[in-house]
Amino acid sequence: MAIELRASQALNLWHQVNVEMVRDGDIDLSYRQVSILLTIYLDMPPHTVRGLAEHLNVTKPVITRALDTMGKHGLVSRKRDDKDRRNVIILRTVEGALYVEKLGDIIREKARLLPL
Amino acid sequence: MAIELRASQALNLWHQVNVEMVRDGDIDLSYRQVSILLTIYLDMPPHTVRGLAEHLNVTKPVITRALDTMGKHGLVSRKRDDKDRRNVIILRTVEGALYVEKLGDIIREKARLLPL
DNA sequence: TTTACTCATTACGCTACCGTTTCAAAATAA
DNA sequence: TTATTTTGAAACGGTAGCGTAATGAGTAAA
Repeated sequence: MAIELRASQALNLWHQVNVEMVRDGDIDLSYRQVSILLTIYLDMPPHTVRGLAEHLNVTKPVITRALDTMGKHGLVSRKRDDKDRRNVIILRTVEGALYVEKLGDIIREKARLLPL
Repeated sequence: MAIELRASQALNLWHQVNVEMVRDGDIDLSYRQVSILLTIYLDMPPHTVRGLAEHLNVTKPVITRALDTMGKHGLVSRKRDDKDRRNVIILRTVEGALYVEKLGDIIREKARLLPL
């Protein structure tokens, strides 16, 4: 059976995860950056700048900048595509995987503690 | 019974709502701003700058700036406290309530469509 | 081989946010 | 009254994001 949330549950879940990320956030990512990060970690590779830009309906410089920032934090890395050296392949990292896993844990925990 | 999400469900939910907010987001709010907005709309009033700053573990100028930005978009408004005119009471608006309601709808919809 | 196209990135000017410090107004204490 | 505390906002310099436009490298087409 599908997961049915009441409006108050949905908003409380969103709220509490947001607050947790703000309160304890060592890294301060934006919605755009998190969207890009999760696309990289949840969707099938390979990922390119162009592909991510299209998927999120943003321009390519937005992707480049987000990859710069997240790369600085070790959450993703980049590598030229050897088949077509115009392309850049975005790669997952151990650190990024841990970050995503931790985010998942927070969401699950907050969902578990939601009032009925 | 509590709402139990698998890790993949939690992350997919978060991802899809994020992407939806990025793709169709007329207004581009940060995690901090959304946290503040939802605190205002979900927690019991009255809300003050000081109270919000403590709740989110940020400094007061962060709150002031976020209220400026969200106020410009009509999502919140401010009013001096007549009982203690040092305080500013943050007020909800119709537009803000609609925004929050729409966010709740997106979350519920994405949760409903989650694979089992 | 020259031309056109497609990548990602950089450059540019601008806006928004950051943390810290300073401030003015208001309330409270002495 | 005067001094102290508390409140929210403004000032400051710095960083990072934005959209648009240009750039350079690589590929494909003529």
